[in-house]
Amino acid sequence: MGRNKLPMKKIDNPSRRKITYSKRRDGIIKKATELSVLCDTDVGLLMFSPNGRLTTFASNGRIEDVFLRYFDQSNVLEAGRFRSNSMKSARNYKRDKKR
Amino acid sequence: MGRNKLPMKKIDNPSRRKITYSKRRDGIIKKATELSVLCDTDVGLLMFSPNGRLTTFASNGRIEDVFLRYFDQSNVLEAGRFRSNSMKSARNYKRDKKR
DNA sequence: AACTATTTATAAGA
DNA sequence: TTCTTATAAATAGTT
Repeated sequence: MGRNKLPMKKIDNPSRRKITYSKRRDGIIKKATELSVLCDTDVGLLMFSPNGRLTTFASNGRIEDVFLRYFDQSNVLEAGRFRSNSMKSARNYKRDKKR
Repeated sequence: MGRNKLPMKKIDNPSRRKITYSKRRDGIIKKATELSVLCDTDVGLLMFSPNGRLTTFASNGRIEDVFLRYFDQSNVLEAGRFRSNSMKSARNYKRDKKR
C-alpha cells in the first residue's frame, strides 16, 4: 500500500517497524469501529506493540465484556469457574512466562 | 468505500448487513494478520456476527494466549485467581445475560 | 462467488 | 512527529 508494496514479512528496521505499527494499529481500530457500527455487532481487539505496550479496543466499552461473551459461547466458563486447559494454565502463567 | 460511501450507522437491511459483515470480517482479519507479521506482534480479535456467531483470530495460535497476556499486563490475574470486578461478574454472567 | 468503480488506507517523503 | 501525496488495498453495489 502507499508508495510501495511492503513485503509481507517482519520489517527489519525498528524505527520503520514502530511507525508502521502505529499507523496500522490506528487503521485496524477504525475498521473495528466501523464493523461494529455498520453491522451492530460486538468487536474486541487486543494488540501488543513492538515495545510490548498493550492497546485494546472494545465496541461496547470494556474488553472484558467481549471476553465474557467469548467464554460463554465457547463453554469455557461454567458454574462460575474457568475450566478449560488454557484457563487452568493461567494459574501458572506468571511463573512460566518467558517474556 | 466501493461504489458509494456508506453512512456510518447500522445498515438497516438485514441481508446487506450480513454481506457487509462477511466482507469486513475477512478484511479486518487480513489487517490483523498483516499487523502481526509486519510488526512481529501479538494480535487478538473477537467478532460476533449479526446472527451471534463468533469469529476469533489470534496471531500466535489461540485467542486464550492473547487473553493471558492481557490478564497479565492489566494485573487482572493475580495469585491464580481472577480478581477484577469484571471477572467476578463472570460468575453471574449466564444468569444475568439478556441475549 | 466474481467483478469493478470508487473510496479508503498507508508507505515514503517533506 | 505531524502533514502530504502517490499508490496499493478494501469494499459497495452490481452481475
